[in-house]
Amino acid sequence: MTQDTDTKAAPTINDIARVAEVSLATVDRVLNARPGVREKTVARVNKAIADLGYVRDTAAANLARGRIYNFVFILPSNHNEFLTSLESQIEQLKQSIRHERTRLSFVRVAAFDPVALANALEQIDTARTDGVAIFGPETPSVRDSIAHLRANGVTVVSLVADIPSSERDFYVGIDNIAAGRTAAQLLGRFIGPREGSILVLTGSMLARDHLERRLGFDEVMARDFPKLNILASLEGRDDPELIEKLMPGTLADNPNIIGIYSSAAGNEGLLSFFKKNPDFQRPTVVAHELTPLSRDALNNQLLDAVISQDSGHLVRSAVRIMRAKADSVPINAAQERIRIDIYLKENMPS
Amino acid sequence: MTQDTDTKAAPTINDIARVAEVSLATVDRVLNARPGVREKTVARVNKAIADLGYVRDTAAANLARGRIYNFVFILPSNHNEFLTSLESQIEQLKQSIRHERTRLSFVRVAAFDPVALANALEQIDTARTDGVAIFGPETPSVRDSIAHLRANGVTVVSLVADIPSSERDFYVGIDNIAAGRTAAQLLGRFIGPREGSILVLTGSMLARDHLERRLGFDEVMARDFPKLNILASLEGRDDPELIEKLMPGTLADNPNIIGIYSSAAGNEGLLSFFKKNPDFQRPTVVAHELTPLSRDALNNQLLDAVISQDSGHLVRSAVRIMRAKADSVPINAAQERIRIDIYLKENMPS
DNA sequence: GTGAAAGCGCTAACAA
DNA sequence: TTGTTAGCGCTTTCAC
Repeated sequence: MTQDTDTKAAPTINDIARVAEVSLATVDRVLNARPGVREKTVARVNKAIADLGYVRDTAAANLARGRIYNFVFILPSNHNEFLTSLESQIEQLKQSIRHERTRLSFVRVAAFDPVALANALEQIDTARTDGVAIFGPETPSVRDSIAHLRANGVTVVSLVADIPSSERDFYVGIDNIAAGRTAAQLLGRFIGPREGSILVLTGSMLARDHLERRLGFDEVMARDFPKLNILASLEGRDDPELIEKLMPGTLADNPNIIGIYSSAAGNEGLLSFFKKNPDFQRPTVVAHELTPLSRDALNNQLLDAVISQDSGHLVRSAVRIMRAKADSVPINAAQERIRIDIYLKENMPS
Repeated sequence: MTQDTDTKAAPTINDIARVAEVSLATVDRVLNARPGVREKTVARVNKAIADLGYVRDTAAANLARGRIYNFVFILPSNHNEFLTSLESQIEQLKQSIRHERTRLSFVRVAAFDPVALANALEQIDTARTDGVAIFGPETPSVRDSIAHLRANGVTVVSLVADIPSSERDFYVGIDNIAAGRTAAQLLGRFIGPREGSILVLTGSMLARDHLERRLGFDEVMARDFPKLNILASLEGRDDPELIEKLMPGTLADNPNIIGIYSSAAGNEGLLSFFKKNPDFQRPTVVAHELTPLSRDALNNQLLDAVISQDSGHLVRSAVRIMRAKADSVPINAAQERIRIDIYLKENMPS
């Protein structure tokens, strides 16, 4: 029975003030690293803090500050189910954290368009904004805009696709190389000993997430399934109609396709091709993102597996991180790590 | 650019008091459903609340209350990696939420022993405890103890294994039937067209989670892989040595085992059998719970896939739920749904 | 450089 | 049945 009776109240700034023999205001100054305190006094206060094992009550601090956090999400403006889902998660969270002094908003920016993104970032009112979560491509001008934001005290997190060369504070999303590797392993094992070609559907090689998935995919295919012939990526720009249009030609050119990796937001086009060609002997297919459409396809055996990232987790995580940065409190990395989810028909959440 | 300028401060009880023309104390009474307020006044206050769209600031409320939450976890006392990991997550969270006025503790109770569990539940000081999270078997006496706890205002959540016939407030854990189904699908597809027998390793059929996994497993095997012959469960009581001891005999009796489902905490025994018999032509194996041992096995191709539940998520979820119940605020079901994680070597978190 | 005092949104005595 | 007031832990003028 290890049930402790840990009932002693935690020390407050009053205790610190008393022990350090200073006023509350001075303790506060030290705590918030504000200027105008003698070295000696700072040291005395810090000693008291350490001795008493003080940890500040963030809730009380925020209450006193009356501070309101303003965070903005920047998302691509094209429409697909994954974005819809992200958007709805933001909308949901926005409501439920109103009373936690946190305001959320989002801006849509033309997809795969670095200039538009950089412009949008320039528009941000740095005085009124505490954090920005960006889902978009990485280019020099985008990096400059990010640097500008950060220089003005705005926290920047990259979302879904990393922008590693920039100075973002954090990346919230899956490891896309690993996701590609996972897709390859799954597809390879499901296909088994058969030989043939593999078609890879992607959005744009300009998008870092798409690129990375392809990298990981090729790596594992080469290593573990050398008998499979991986075709060049079919770039669908996440446009359902384009993909649907390209499919017949691609299949005609490559009669021996036994597997498909739908690595970006191209499920809609692919699935509608399947549905319109019911006689077509469908290859094994692994797709990305669990959405109403892909769930349905999983249920109807149009898809064999789906690799996904939890959009709710993504936005909660981004917000938690932006808030942690704003409060300068540590981040629980384990909690913020976005999992590479694998879904079969059997383990789909209901 | 949908970036709203939603800067107007949220209404407080002061606003309500003013609009309803009552004092703060009365608003507080209504808000907390305390007695001693005239029907008419209650109605007036509630109208003001609705009109202003008031939402209470929980942080401020808790600060004023000076309330400290006491939650206790009850875990089986046997030792395996999953329990170790759960324990360490509790330990971790315990530290990080000290300053959120929440105290965590845990009690270990003999595994698979309903009497010991019921006793432990009886020991709980209901006056000092706000919530209990139970990982244990479901029996009549356990149900009675739970009813007693709840009658005394203690929130009860079942953890990992549900106790559905009881009146627990919430179940925090995966859908174990679905987990079994998932294992079957994965194993079946990885095995491919070959025929043979499948060995199922379990802990105890008394444990609801183990039972449910087997149910789901059998269901999908019968439906999708009728050519595979599923053997009766080998009950290892989650005892590594027992399992290791039973393996040789079982394999001798069933020479055609081409797949193994390690459905409970028996990985240690199974893996050590593999390691001690390197010549043994290992069948395809799907196991449960991502731990140091199973990660290692995945990396070394001793395991083909691992089905898991995130222990950090499990304990954070349990705590969030107990707190939500204590504050009578709603629960975000999506956030609390524990995923059935599938891990291959490729998507293991680093 | 430092301190006193008011106040953030809410609760809990204690009065009336 | 209702109101007044002090105070939770912290921040922030403003004065010394």
